[in-house]
Amino acid sequence: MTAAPERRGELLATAAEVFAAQGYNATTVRRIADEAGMLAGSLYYHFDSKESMVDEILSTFLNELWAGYDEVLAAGLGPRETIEALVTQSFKEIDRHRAAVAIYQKEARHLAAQPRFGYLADSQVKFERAWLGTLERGVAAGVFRADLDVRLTYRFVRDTVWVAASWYRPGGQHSPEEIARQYLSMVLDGVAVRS
Amino acid sequence: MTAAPERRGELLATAAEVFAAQGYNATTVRRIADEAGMLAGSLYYHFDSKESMVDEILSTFLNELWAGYDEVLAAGLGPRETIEALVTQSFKEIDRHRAAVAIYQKEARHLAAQPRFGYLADSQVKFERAWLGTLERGVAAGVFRADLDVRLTYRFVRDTVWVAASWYRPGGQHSPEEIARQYLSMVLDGVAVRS
Amino acid sequence: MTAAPERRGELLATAAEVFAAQGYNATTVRRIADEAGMLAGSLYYHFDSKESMVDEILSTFLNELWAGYDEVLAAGLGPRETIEALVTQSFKEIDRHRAAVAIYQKEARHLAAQPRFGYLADSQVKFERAWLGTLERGVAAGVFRADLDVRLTYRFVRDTVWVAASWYRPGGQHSPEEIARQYLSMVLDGVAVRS
Amino acid sequence: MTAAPERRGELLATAAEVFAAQGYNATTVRRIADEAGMLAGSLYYHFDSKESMVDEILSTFLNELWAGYDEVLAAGLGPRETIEALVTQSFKEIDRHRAAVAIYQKEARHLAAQPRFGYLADSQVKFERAWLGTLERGVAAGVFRADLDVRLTYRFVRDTVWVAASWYRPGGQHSPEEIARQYLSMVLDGVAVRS
DNA sequence: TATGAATGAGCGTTCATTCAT
DNA sequence: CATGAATGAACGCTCATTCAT
Repeated sequence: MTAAPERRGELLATAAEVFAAQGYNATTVRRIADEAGMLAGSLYYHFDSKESMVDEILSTFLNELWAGYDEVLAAGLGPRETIEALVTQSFKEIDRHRAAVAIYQKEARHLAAQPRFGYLADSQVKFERAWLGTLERGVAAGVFRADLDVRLTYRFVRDTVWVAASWYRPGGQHSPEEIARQYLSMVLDGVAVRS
Repeated sequence: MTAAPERRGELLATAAEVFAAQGYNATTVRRIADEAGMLAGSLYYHFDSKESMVDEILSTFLNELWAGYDEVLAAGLGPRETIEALVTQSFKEIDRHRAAVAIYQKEARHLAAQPRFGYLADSQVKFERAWLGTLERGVAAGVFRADLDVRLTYRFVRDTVWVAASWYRPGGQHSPEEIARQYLSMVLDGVAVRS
Repeated sequence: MTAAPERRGELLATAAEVFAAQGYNATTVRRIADEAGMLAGSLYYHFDSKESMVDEILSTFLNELWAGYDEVLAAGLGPRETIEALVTQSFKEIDRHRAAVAIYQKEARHLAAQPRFGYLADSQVKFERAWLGTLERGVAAGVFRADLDVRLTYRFVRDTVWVAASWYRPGGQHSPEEIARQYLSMVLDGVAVRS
Repeated sequence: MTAAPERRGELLATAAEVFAAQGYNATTVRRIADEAGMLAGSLYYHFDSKESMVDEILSTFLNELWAGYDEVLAAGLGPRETIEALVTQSFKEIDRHRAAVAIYQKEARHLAAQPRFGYLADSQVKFERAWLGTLERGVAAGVFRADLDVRLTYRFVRDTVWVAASWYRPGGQHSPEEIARQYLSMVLDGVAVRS
């Protein structure tokens, strides 16, 4: 009875790896089945469709991401500390859901066009609100530079973090925390030596 | 009569827009033809295959990119000035070849696996050599921070610039030069106010 | 004014070579045009269609073949001499219309299904009448063996001669007359040494 | 369960009939599927490609053919008896693999150009060695005529037998053995009455 | 006469999906 | 739970043919 959910999870993990490696469109359901040691048709006992697989992969990831984010946002930290906590949290998510993050990066835009994936757009909005809001709070508080276009800054910080999923490999040289530390140092203080 | 090369160019521009918007695999040749006001089969009068279309789009872009980069690299500038010039040049390329850059970002990795696209991998190597080399030169010269993992810095700067292609729209609020200026300011000096 | 018919003939000769070498279906009109040093569309100034090209090739060949055959059949020869003359005449046609004969061998059966190529079936009937009739005349006259199924003999002689087109190359070791002589000797007297 | 191999065999038999009737190139995979009572795409559950269908048809036929031939050649018969046995064996193969033989006749030449069908050329070489060798042995032994070009004789005998596949219908008036007997009689002793 | 560009039908093939077993 | 066999829509591509220039 408890075997079923586990199997589901295994299959989704397998699917996520393949989607991340080859792209959603380029991944055939046969390939996923191969990787899982079954025939293509058999996957349909577990899932309604290929689409419902990505759906479950992405929504599971986003739920966990927001659980972490919401905790950070509710902690009542200052702007700089909030940004630091969000970035650190993000790298932890990349570490734990690398495949899902990679899929999200590559496919979110065109999946979001379908009603079923409306939550992707919702998430994007919440995301912007959280980050942009924090940055604006920081500018107002005088801890972030006021001479920069804040939307540009937002995109800069956002992209800077998430693209890392495209090259990050768990178990690599640096821990997620160490990567977060260095990224934050670069983003906040710059790579140039201060004169 | 120079009509033929022009038509080719128009068709490639059309194809590039669709590839960038939908992804290479998800783009049907019928869709490109629709957009160009012809039938799918007619495209094959101008091009050998769908693949040869991306090929021409990407190689044209890379040729122009490297023409600009090589000029910068040959100018004998200091490390910081070189980085500034490369970033500025990059945003100019994003402005002029937005679609090609977006395609490059999304598809390069898996296209590079085919021999025909070997130049993508070559370009990547040259790219790393130019940027990483400049950063290392800067660290040695004391103008870039020595306390950061230089490979991490390289990825940071590289991604930071090129992901911009995913949201950049020509004719938007900021000129490429202005975006480059602000990006450089963030990357070099950080977004935090100096204490 | 007299240039046109000549050009037509050249083009048909070219087409016949390609048809013979690659098969009618497998031959593209572009390939014929290439071989003729023009573009595919230009052929349609000279011919209505690809089909009309084979049509002209085959009907020209059959007209010439029957001119020769009719002469032989009208000469009032005995059955053995008639067979000898027909075989010799056939090898001369193979020599002069090798490509057309090869096309005829490979394509006649399925082309004959179309009304336009009705003459192929007609020719087949005439052909059978001439050869089978001569053989039967020979059996009755006691010059051909009576212990063989005459239809089998007919097919044997007919095929034996015409398949030669599949390997015959003009200008080879043996002249058509010499080949005819040896073939006749085999067909009439057998390859075994008489005990 | 041996259902799968059987289905494969049925489908190949169907495909062979259509290939033989219309030619390989002119046969559409949809037509084969129609004949088999399924949709075109369904064939690809059983076979990789249209090409792999002919491949399997031809190689199966050639394997069986050579099994029979090799047995004959290993029997240590005299030249005349060898020829008789080979011809008889050939007509049996035509009886059992009529479609495959017809396909072989029409398509072997141009298929052999592809590496995948290299075995066609190999078979041709073996074939020539077997037949030509036997004929030469017979000439040397004084049982076959020495006044004929032996390569011409080879082609004569070879074509004489195999073209029969183009008109032979299993279950017709004559059994394969009877046809073989009469063909041998003609080839060896000629159709003319001995003076 | 020939070209350049296009049409439109059809082809071999792929693939998500279904379903009886 | 999984398989084996099939469906059907769509895809990339080919090719005979047309036609304005």
